[in-house]
Amino acid sequence: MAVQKELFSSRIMSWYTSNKRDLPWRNTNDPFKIWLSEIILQQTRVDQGMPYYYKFIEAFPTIKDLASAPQEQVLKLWQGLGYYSRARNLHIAAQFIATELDGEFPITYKDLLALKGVGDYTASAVGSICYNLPTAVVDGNVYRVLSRLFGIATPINTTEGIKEFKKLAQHLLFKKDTGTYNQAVMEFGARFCTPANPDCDHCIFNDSCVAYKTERVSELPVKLKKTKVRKRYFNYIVLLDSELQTKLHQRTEKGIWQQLYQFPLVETNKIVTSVELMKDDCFKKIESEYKLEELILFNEVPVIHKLSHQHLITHFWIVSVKSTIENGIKISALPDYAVPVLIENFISKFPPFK
DNA sequence: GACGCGTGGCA
DNA sequence: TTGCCAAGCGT
Repeated sequence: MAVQKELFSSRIMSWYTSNKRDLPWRNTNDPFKIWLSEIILQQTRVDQGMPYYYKFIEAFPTIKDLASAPQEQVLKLWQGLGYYSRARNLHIAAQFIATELDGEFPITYKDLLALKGVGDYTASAVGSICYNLPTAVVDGNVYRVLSRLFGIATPINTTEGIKEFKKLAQHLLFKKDTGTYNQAVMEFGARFCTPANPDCDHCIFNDSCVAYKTERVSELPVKLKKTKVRKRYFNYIVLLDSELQTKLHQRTEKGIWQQLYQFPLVETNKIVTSVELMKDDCFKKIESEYKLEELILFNEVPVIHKLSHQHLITHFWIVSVKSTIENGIKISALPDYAVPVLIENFISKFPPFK
């Protein structure tokens, strides 16, 4: 092995002591807050998640507060952060803890893992940070640090890779203080052993890093590429009546933005003209519910909203409604609804909604 | 085991 | 402009 276990842990712990950021969830022992921070930080940068952490602990100082909140409020607070299943599962888990566990936060790896939205990484992180459980974390940072230090080219997104890196991480774990150690490795990966242009010449491991010595730093870790992007064509029908009401629908189907709100949607298989749009069955269904005036295309140039796996080529169509919209919502109430960024951006640009 | 799930920053 | 990446998880 390139680096002795004790050498690795002592150097990484020392580096962390001098270089760790002062983050709010590092100044608490409250398992609820540690857990919350870990959920927020899944696939999310610290800078992006920080304001959400503050919003949540202010709105929900305790698990009980979160558990008793309506889902709508939780999703509204989560709006803009993405991966909304995290918010739904966080809420479900809080309710589970409050009711089934009598408010007692789980203290074993197995019980942590049983919470919705908590997988191997999060159970290991919370368990180590809160209870010094002997569970090593393996996140994107750990993959990068270990693959480079030990020159491991096994693809990290394969069953074999996951198993191999978990085993190595578990072997290296510094048992005296697993929480600090886990955070140290992640912090080192996030702040020093970066994906691009790491400062290897000044690295504490440049005497022993296999990737550095063999000039393979930029090639590691290895990740198999996958998933092509699907194109979809969205036509949002923005209704507006004389009483300053509009209409929102909640997305209840599987897929993106579950439980979030949007304007009535007509999805097509290509960019359509107003004539083509009016021929669409889905549009006709909306049309039959209201007395519509003419369709006005808000954006000639489509908004291309890019998600990880989809490009949403989007047009917004403005329609005045002669009658009063049934179960419509006041424009002034729009801010109460959790909406995707795509919708929020439109609302902020459409004069009557600003 | 592969795939779907958001948003934003960076080279 | 494009692709990759970010403290992953559920199905």
